[in-house]
Amino acid sequence: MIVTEELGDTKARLLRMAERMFAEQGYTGVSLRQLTAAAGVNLAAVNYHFGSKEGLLAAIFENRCRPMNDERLAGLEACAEGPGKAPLLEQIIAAFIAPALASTGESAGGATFTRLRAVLSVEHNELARELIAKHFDATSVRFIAALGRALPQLSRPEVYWRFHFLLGSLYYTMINPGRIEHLSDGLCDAGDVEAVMTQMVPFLAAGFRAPSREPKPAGRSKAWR
Amino acid sequence: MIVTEELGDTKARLLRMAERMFAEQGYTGVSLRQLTAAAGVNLAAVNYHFGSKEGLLAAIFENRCRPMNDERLAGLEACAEGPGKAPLLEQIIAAFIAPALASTGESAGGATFTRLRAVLSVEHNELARELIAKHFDATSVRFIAALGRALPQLSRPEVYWRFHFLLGSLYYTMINPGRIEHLSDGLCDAGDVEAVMTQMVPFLAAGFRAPSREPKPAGRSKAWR
DNA sequence: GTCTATAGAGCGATAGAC
DNA sequence: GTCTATCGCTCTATAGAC
Repeated sequence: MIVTEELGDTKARLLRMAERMFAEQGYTGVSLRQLTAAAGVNLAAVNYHFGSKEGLLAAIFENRCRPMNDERLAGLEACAEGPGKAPLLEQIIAAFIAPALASTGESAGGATFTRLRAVLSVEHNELARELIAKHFDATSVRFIAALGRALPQLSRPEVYWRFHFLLGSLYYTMINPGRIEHLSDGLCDAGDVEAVMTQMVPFLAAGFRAPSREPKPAGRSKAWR
Repeated sequence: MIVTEELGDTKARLLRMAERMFAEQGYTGVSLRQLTAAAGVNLAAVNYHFGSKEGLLAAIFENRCRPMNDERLAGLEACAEGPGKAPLLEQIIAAFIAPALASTGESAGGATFTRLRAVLSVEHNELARELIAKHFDATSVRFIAALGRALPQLSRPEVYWRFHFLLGSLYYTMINPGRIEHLSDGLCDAGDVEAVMTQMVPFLAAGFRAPSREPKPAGRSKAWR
């Protein structure tokens, strides 16, 4: 068997290890010395292959974003009402969060990459902010539009706010899985993807369906793109 | 007028400026050189007054936690059903998040301190994890118990999970107020405390009221403490 | 491509003058 | 209590041997 893309070479080892360590300890929290030691490569390899520490971060995004966006959008396309299917809103929410939680299957490593984005969203890092806007704005806009069409009684700000709360629930689960385990005395495990989906989708769907406090005047609302 | 507690002395200036800068840029993201320069005090003052950078962080928690916990628990005590009042669940949620969002009034600075805790929950920082557990476990347990009593149809894990999603929505709003402003093209402002409360409380209350997927067998559930 | 060695800067902490 | 000066350490990035 011929391995066309060697997984064990220096560049791939650095990408994999950097994603994992940055996700767990933050971008500034991991030094190139720690990273290269853990990956078993020389300290100078990062600068040789990626130009700089920031170049390494950008390369992680270049590799990860397209698969995750493709899977999310494919899931969105597949949403349809039908007998025996979950309600449309639940399908849209699941299409957005399932690839972000995946640890096995087609988008394995989605959970690690989501944790990385969550951690970066906290760090005062201009590059990270730019990378997230560049790679995720378009997909988020499409999901927000789909949510707005599924819930036509909501005003625009209400749809944005509820999507924002969805992001918060998702990101906090990835960032701080230890807190719920500690508070629940081990009863809840944020690392259990199936449990997270089972708990999160109905909660968020019910939140999205909360009555609008700001009913839109009939015929005056613009259509969602 | 006699000012009994001088607000402009070195120690108070450091506490105030450190809380603000740590909340915005993280604990590891702010050096003592940046901090002391911004506060207009000498570099050696942190070690003189607080022993170390970690001592400064602990002092911030010692000052802030009691007022915030007191206000949250007072709000919880005041929760009661009655004509013309919001439903009990909405009151409990509001009692928990209002002090955490406050920027004026009795618990002014609550928003900054909440952002600090949110940022610390991301950083790989053992001291921060200990401080949060030490100062917040008891209050969180009491709110979780109140939520469990208000929603007796939910299983224990469901209550923990929904409280966890509440924390996520709250923390993400404090950590990344820029993302919703960017996505909504300025329509939503996460710095507007009243708007955040108006949007967050009904969303979370509806989420908490989502049907249980795991109905508790009658007579077998233990009472919430 | 991979290595060693190091430059150049910033870090927390502290000794010691005043 | 406040200051300057500095120690010992770690960081990213790079020059140059192999």
